[in-house]
Amino acid sequence: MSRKPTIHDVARKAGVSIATVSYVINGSRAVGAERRGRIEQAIAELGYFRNGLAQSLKSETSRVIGVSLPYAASAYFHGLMEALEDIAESEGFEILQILSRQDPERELRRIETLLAHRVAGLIMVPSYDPHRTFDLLHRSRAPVVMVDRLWPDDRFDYVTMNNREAMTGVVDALIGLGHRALLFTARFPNLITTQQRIEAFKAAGGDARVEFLLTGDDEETFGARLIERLRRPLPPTALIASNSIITLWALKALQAAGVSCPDDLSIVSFDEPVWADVLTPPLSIIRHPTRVIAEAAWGLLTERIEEARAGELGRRKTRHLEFSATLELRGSVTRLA
Amino acid sequence: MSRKPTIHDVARKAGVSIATVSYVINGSRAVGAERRGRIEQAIAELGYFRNGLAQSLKSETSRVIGVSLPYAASAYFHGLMEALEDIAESEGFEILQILSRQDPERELRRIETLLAHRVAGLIMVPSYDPHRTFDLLHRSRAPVVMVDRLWPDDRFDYVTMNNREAMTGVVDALIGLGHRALLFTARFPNLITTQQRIEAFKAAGGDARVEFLLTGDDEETFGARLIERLRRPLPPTALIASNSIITLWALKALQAAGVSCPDDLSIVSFDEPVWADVLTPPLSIIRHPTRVIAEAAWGLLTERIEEARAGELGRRKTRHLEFSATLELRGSVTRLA
DNA sequence: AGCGCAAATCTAAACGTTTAACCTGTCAAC
DNA sequence: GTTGACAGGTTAAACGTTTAGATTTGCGCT
Repeated sequence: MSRKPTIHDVARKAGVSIATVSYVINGSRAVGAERRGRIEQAIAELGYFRNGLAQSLKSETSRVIGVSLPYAASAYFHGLMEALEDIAESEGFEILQILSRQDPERELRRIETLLAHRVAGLIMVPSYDPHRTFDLLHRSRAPVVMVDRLWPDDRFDYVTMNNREAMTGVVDALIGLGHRALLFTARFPNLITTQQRIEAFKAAGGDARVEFLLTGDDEETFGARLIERLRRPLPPTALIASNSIITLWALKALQAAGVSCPDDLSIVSFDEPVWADVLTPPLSIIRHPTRVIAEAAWGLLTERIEEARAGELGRRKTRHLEFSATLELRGSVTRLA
Repeated sequence: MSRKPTIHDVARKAGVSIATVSYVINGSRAVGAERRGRIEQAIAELGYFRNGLAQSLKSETSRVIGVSLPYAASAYFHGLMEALEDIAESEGFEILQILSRQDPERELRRIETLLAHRVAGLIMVPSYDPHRTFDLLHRSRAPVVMVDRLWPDDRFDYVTMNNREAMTGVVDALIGLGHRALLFTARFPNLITTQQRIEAFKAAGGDARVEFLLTGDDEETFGARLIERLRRPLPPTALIASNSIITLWALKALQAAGVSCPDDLSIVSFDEPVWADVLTPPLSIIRHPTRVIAEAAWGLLTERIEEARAGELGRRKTRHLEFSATLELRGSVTRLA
């Protein structure tokens, strides 16, 4: 079996020069009908397929955007992914995705691959410890926009939901319903997202009792911690979970321990699981403005790409965009006495 | 701002030839300590980053596998994605993913991109109308393994759950519990997966009443159809849904119409949503052997890649692997009178 | 001093494209 | 019957690597 046919093979078969073949393929210059026919036929017969590597190598551009996510299981993340896919589609770009699986090393290697393939730009939701990746990205000077999980790092543009505002909204709502003991739980304490939420949580709490609980790394650990806390004196009456996976862990633990939601504990979850309203009771959620975030990120990215193309790299200051989440209170939250 | 530094720039700065730089980068040949030091320093100072395009162009290989999925929202699909990611990681491969969003055109273009980047191989869950993509893949002679949704197409290896067996199992179980009127519902009637399920559904039904209902393309359509059917004479007592999204649609429609599960209608769902056991009642599911499928697909693919490297392309017959699903009956299914 | 040999280094030719620059007819306009 | 203009064609030089193969160097032996 011979190797893959190249533009040279096509040219030979059609009896023309490789330049002419290239012009036919890209339509970048007029080619006579007769030769064009021969070339097209040769392409079909040989089963010629363009070598994108050589193509982008030579032309120095590609219309491929890389997207990096920690995982795909959360509703917010795959919503984001699908929104970006759709925007890319309508703008004539391609998307190549990677999954870091919350592993900084893996994230680093995957991003390296994307950069090695000279994607036009990158949109990423960083893992919980992205420092080396950030350094790499910064050195590479590739256009990048961070989403959602930002870091104390001013080198990149980012787009996120307004975490403080969202948290303040929930706390106010819960207090308004008579709750006086609130529990917030999250998995990664050093995510800026988490820190902002904790900060707003404490600030908005006022004279209510506010407590933070670290989930730990798996369902069992968290379940045990949560139930233990509920059994101790002065238990919280409302739980705010940092995403839908944590919420799931919590729900299972409550079920197993015979604690009722919302009678014994009200629950609100960040994230927007599709299953929120088929639960009994329906789950209260803080919904990300997913579409808006995706569009904003795309906008920033295309500006950066334009900038890079013009050689104006890094001239513009980095920009930080925040958008409001919406609180949807439902059956999982109850009014107290 | 100058363009990205290349191996040439590094060579000039270190006062050596480009070959030496290449040897240092790849460790493919011994290089003296002194020069190696100079080169490494030059690399660091210039912020040199390898151009993977040129690299794979020249070396004709890459350790990147493409994965194509219709969407990411189903538990099965993202489980598959994550399983493949992990296997790739442990075998020293990279994964690049694309989402076809159930759009054959988009699928075709994305696969083209992947092929253009000369990925080593491809694992894909085809969209509902993949014919042109299949032709492209076949012409390209790239190593490919199909997963889950197969087609009457013998050109590719594929791995799937055993749909007939799974369906037979559910139907038997339901009949065993006294159900005599079953409804199966799916979205794409021409998917082979659907056809096999329908076939087994009818065969296993015996003297019970078995009916198939097409969902239509959105939640409202399906909700209306489902409720309408339940209101007509001789309503089904059990529903088998083709995946978790359809199940969600069904649950919402039932809720809105005040139909109770499982009292008025038992439900079993293909797919394995994480939220299955936090529902009231807990959802009965048919769980894909996700991990096993991922591993089998990976195995077939690496064999094909090896074959391609050896120039033995297409010599081996295509192989079809099927694995058993597991039925998990829970509260959403009730015993009848 | 001369030889052989291994290690270190370099030269140069690929890999498959794109594209600037150049060449050749044809044909309309004067 | 010159002169352009222009369409259609070609040549050849990149793009940034890898890697045979040639060359140089250093060193231990006679």
